[in-house]
Amino acid sequence: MSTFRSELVQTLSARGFLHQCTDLEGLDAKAAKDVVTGYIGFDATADSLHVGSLLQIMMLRWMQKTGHRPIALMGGGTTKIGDPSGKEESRQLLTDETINANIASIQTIFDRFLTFGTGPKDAILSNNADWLDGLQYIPFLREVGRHFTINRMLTMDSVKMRLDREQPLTFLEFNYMILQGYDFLELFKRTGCTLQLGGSDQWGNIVQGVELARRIGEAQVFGFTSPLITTASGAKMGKTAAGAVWLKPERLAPYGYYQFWRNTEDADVGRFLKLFTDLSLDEIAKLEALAGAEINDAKKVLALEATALLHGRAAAEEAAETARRTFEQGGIGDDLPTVEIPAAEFGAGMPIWSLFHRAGLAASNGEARRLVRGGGAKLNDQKIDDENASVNTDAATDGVIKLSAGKKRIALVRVV
RNA sequence: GGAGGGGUGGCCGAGCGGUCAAUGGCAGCAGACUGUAAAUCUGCCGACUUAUGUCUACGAAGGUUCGAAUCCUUCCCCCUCCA
Repeated sequence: MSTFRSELVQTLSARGFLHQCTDLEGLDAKAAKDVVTGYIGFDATADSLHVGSLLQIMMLRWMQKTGHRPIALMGGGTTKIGDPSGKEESRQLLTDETINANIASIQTIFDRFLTFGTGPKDAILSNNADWLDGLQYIPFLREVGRHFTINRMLTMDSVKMRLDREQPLTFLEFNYMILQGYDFLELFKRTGCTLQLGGSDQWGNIVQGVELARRIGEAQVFGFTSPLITTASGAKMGKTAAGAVWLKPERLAPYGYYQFWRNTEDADVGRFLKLFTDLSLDEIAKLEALAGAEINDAKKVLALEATALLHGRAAAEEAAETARRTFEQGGIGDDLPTVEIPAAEFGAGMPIWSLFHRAGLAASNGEARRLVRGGGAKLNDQKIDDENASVNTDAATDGVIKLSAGKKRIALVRVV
């Protein structure tokens, strides 16, 4: 492994964040002597980010930890246009209020990973609506558009790929890279930002931004991308049984988040420890050396540390304790997902499938029935054989009924 | 504007008058084996208190027919070529 002079580049490289850089040596030299301001753009289409963005957040975190200044750029302006690369079905346009609410909500996630403020090394939350909203077409074209040649843009991978495959590429999408490039220029002017980071899929956009900032800003600026993270089996990261792995506790409780990491594939543990925890590389090396079933210990560390970063140490330990009691002792943890159902609703007996549906373990009554039929449903650790069975409040111990769908999805029903 | 091709379940993609809730693949869920892993094998995979039942669904609206995802008409959208 090559060594670098700056702690920033050394850290990012050693931990596996480096995929491509426009000028690695230049960046290394600069980071070794100056405080570098760098940014990453985030979408504001939802009120939470999910683990897909976590890698980017961690890069910002390491920037700050190595003495530099990170900027989280919210795409408040670009979100208004909507990413055109998806499917047709005219996506509903988000209102300003929604976008601003989303940004405010997402900010609480950044707060866990970054220290914001006004000091020279404090992180900054920025919003490209601040400059994109007021853009005027003609002046923009004259100032910025003249620096983009179609010839050059046509060579960008993202464009070329579409053209080669004879897939449509709208003018709107074509402009996206210009707007994104413009963000870099604005941030450079406003904050002296000289580095843009992002996922490898952003390479083309980042390069355009770098060139634009170099030309108009006449500055030495850098682009840096992280590899696309897939699991060892090749799947995109971030999906679980319950859907996307969100970073807001309202969307995914700490316990669920912990379980997501706990279930990491063997082959991914070391890589994920480096990318998603603060543990030193020495410690990680020790954990990585564990083989066979012992690697589960490494997974517990990964889950605990990753959860502690996002949800706090206390919540992480509670989640770990719940997992321990639930899986290692076959008991019940306090942190398991819980649904409250009034005793009156049980009456003479509530159908078992209805209970599974309401507990969130099945998306429909039919799915719950299938679950029972397939032998995956358990009531208080007893396998359910009859899909038409019904349950009354007698099933509760201390007012709690334990439901399991498969080995890993467990929920509690609290009779109130 | 002209000519041609197309819009099918989360995605890809068959079907082209009945046997179609719709082949197949991917993704997902469950079972077995295990270590809350992977790989493998097996089952499930529109909704409804499950029913040789009803409803919803093959871009939208009408129509033909005993019967339509499949045929006709109009409209919307996408692609290719020409202008």
